[in-house]
Amino acid sequence: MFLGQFQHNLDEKGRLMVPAPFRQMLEGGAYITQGFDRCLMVLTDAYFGQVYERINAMNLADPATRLLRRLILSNAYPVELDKVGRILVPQNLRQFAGFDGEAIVAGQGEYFEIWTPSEWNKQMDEIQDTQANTQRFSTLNLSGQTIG
Amino acid sequence: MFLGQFQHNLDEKGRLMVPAPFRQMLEGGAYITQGFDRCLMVLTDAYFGQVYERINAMNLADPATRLLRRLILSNAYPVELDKVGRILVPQNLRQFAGFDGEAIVAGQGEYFEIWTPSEWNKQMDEIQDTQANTQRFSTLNLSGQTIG
DNA sequence: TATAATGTGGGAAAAAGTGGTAGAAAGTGG
DNA sequence: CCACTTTCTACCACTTTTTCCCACATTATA
Repeated sequence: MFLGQFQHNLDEKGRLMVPAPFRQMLEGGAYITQGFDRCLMVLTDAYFGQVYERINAMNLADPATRLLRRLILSNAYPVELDKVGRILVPQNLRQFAGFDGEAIVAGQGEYFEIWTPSEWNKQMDEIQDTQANTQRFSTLNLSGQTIG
Repeated sequence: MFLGQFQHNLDEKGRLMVPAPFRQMLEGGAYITQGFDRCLMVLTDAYFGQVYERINAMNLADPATRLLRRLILSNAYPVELDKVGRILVPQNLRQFAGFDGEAIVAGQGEYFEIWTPSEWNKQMDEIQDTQANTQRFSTLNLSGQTIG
């Protein structure tokens, strides 16, 4: 499971350190693609396969389906870890997300995301609104009845 | 069950003593994450697993779902007890809660919380206001019917 | 007071992270 | 089609950080 957030440099060759706890999960192969919102998304081979199947099962006659296909599939690239645990982020995707040095790597369970610090901070600002969080958490319904 | 409150030091390496009575419950694995309000939260593996399943069942196409995922998953880290019963609190979370030495560990039943003394005292002050409590708790309905 | 359990700190070894260099591949022009 | 240039990729050596382990101090208990 990909959990936690990490700050790493994306060097001028486009190489990004994968956080040490994430590496083992990428050993069976992985894909990088454009995420929702202004970030990149790295998926394990297995999870990418599931996403792919699901996309393929959707109705091509629906314009939203075609958009989703273009978003995910035509921006996807296979990636591999080098000997010290880095992946090479295609130039394409670097430009899209606007990287210049620093990057935030954020675990999302079945996949992880890569953000520029400024975009990530925007997300965090929204997230740290404790008032709003009370509502957000209530949708999870973490009550004793249903969970404990 | 996690019960009671304890005061411990968070040393400069970010290590926190887990109160002796809590340790056995963490042996099957545990996760630390950002809590409600300005504190940290430590959950057993089993409890975290339930939260995780619930998050995964939600629709990723919904922007609110993605925010919630980022809030919970990218602030969660697996933790393990070292040989003398400490856990390592990630720097991230230390900063969020603003620790510098002292910390209050407070049992909350299925999980426990970690507070800075000043934030904890604020909570305690609110709680000691018996006048206000009369109103606050009146909506909670602690009757034999619903709980016992 | 003695003994066991708990709590604190520091040091050494291992792992993680960084940057640079050389070799290979791809691209370009003659 | 060949030679040259440029870009890309893999490898290697070094620095920094983290993790693990051990020894000592303190508190609680009998």
